Amino acid sequence: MTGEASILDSIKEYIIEENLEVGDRLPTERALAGRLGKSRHSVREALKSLEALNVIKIRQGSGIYLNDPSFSFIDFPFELKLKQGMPVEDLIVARETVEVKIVSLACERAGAEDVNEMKKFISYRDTPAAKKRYDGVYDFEMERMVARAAGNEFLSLIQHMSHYLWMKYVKSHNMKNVEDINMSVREHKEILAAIIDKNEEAAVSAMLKHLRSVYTVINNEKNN
Amino acid sequence: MTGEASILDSIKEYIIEENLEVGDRLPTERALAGRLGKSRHSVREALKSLEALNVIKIRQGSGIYLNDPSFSFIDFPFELKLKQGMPVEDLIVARETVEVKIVSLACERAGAEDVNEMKKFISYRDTPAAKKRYDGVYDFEMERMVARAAGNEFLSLIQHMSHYLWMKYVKSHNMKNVEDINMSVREHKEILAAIIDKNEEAAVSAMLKHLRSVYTVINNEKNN
DNA sequence: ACGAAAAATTGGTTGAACCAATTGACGGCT
DNA sequence: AGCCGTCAATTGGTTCAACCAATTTTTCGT
Repeated sequence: MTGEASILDSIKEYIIEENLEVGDRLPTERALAGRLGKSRHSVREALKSLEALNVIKIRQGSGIYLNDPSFSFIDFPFELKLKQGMPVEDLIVARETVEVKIVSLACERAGAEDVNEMKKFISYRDTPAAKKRYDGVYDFEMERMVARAAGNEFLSLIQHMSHYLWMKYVKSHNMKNVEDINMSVREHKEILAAIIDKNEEAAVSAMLKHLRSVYTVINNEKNN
Repeated sequence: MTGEASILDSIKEYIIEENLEVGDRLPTERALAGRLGKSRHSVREALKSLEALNVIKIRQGSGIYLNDPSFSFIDFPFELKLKQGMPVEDLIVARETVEVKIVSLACERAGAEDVNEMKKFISYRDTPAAKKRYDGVYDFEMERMVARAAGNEFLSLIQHMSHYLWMKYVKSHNMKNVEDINMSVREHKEILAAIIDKNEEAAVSAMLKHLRSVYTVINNEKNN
């Protein structure tokens, strides 16, 4: 504004003004430094800030590129928030709310591709090989597929956040995943079947059942 | 792990391991540099990353302090995402989902204090003075109160995020808030009444009505 | 005991130099 | 002509030393 914008703001402005697309290259550090009349070092600090927000990807020897921003950077801030005393129950309730909405959108919108992808995935999960290394990751993958089928990026983002934090929580409390793998597969099949039938009610109830069976991890711990 | 953790990870680890509380001070840049065996400059880059995520606040002459993280940092990444074509509808749907759950929890849990606070707020809004400076901020304040009554911190955070992004969207499209102020007050009264009655169904429908009347901002734009 | 001045602390910025990964150009070989 | 390896140029990564600027702490005079 007054000609006194910070380096960070100037770079942000540059990205917007130049209408940079994902994958486009930004000027080099040295070029930016020259253009802004600041030292290379100060420019680097601003770039690091943007990198922390997944806005850019800095590649040694190559250059600085505009990212397709994912929102995984919220993980650490949320982790701290959780540590500051946010009750897990809050997280669980929120997660249920979001997953229910997602699965219900998936019933409306899931296309043939989405369904095939999930079918393939579940078949794979049913093999002995897949069952050997079960650790909750599969549940996440399935949830991601459902979210993709639902086609809402913002809900996907919230799903990502809440799942990530749930995993963090489980890990930080040294809980073991006591869930029965076969049950998990069965539940996934139920969910998929409901989506194929476009039966929203069944899908929601299958999803809730699944989530709650995952949460038995907590209950088992608390009763010990 | 292999003793090769990045500086950023080391600092994150430090924050977690030392159980730092909001407001606590981190070691100085020079101290961190010494401890990690890295240059001060490299440490600063990592610190700038954490500052970009609102995890810490760096104050010249004073030191580095742990923040109570707000999530305003998603502002810019989200702006880019919108620019890339993320549909606003996604945001609206997610927001509705969250607000509905919140208002329904509020019906279950709202205490006398919560109700009084909202009553007072709505009375104030009904005065000519308050009506003069209406710009959507009041809607946000009311939503925050409902969320507080609902008592779910995670949903509150998501609410905050989604509302913030909505405002961002409205602003970036130079939309004017065409909503009728008196209607907004009336709708708030409806929501509060339903909460007092612990009538979940009425509360949900009042909330949806309110949100949708806010969204007329978009529709008006689109029809022009 | 108070308050102003001085000193020490701590982040902010710069410049130069050199390292490391990547990319691109050149030239020889087939 | 086309392929491939080598070497040079480009570009980010890191360090050091020095100094500036804001804040905090100490000192000292009243």
